[in-house]
Amino acid sequence: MKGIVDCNSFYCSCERLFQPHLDNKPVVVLSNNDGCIVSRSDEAKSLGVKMAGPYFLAKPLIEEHNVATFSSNYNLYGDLSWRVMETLKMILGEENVEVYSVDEAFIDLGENGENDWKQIGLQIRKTIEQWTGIMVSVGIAPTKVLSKVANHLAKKDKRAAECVVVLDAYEKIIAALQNTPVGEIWGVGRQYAKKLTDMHAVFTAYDLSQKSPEWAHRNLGGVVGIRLIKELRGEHANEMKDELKEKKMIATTRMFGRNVKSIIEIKEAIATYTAKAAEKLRRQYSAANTISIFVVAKGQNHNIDFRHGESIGTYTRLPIATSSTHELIKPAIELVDKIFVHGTIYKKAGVMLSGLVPDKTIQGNLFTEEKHNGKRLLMSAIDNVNFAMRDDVIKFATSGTKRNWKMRMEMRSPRYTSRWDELYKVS
DNA sequence: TCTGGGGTCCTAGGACCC
DNA sequence: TCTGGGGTCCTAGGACCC
Repeated sequence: MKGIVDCNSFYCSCERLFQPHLDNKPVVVLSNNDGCIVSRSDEAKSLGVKMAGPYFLAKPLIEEHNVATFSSNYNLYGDLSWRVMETLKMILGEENVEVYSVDEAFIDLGENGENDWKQIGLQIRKTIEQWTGIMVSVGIAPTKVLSKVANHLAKKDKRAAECVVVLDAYEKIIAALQNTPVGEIWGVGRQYAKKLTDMHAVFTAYDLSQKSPEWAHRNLGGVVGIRLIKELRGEHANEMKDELKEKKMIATTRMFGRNVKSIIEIKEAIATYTAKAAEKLRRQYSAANTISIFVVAKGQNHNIDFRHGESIGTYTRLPIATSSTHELIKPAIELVDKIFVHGTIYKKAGVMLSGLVPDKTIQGNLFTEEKHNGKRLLMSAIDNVNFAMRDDVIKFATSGTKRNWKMRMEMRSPRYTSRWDELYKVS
């Protein structure tokens, strides 16, 4: 059996942990730049606050009902996420836990049919709550896709289900599939949901499970669709992934806190993001051989299609893969000259590093001088200082010192668990 | 005035090879 | 007068996830 353990309203729960007076009160957490709503407590949901909706549209509703509002505090969420995942690994053994996102993990419960799955689920839930203060929902079923269906049901009816739903019998699975709209299935997004209901009269997960693999291949993205249907029928097609593998791409992208017009500021931003991305790169001991940048101009039809405002990008391939910030910044800011258009108003920019290889096996060429060790020592010294002191104490001059374009973050709570000077105070 | 920031996998099609 | 067949590798883009 497989399971998924999912933290309830994770970011909101993290905030409440240190402000218990907010229990049972509506809470929301905003995305970077205080742009969108990315987490809502149950109370906020029932007030009608929309997920991923723009904050400024929801503001009247939020103010009317006195909803507690927070900017994202990723230091806090990251630390609590780590605690939840460690707890889960201690209960089930590290090899049986696949961390899937900041607030979710798949678990492998083995194939022993004698177990009382519900009890196991309840035990997991209780332990995580006791050890970390975070409430989770658990879905348990024969496959990953079905466990996600179970988890959905657990969340829909929290009290009745005690946040644990087990699908361990044929009838239960069929009933669950019949009660799940096709668009709620893990792996069916907006495009496919529309296509399935409009063109194929497939409305529920059950309808979809009745389709043939050939049909899925034709209409649901090839092999991906075949796997999905197999899993709905209880046949394994998505195995547990071992170990967190190294990332294949590393990106740092941000909206600006205000409109940006000058090439100087775009270059500062690109240099800053490159430094950030390079740091992530070194953390996983990789080096990149391709660097891409993009900028997004303020769109004409901003209201209709804000997300896909025209994005212009370009990339360059480096002669040798590297993880040194200065070797990445230089080509990155040179790329800005290629795409910057004078007089344009920019909203966003980003840097992506790809073609990642292990740091140790960098393919050199005849004409490069090997000064690698010195560079690596320098970079790790900088990383260490920045890690200990935080807030990028050491930065590259091209990153700028004022950074007027930085994102807004006006309602962030203290980083209670990861900064000495922001520790929770008991008076 | 104000709409996030990461990632993954897969496929089609072009370039190129013999 | 006549122009194959079978590969590989790479990239762009589309779908999805949280």
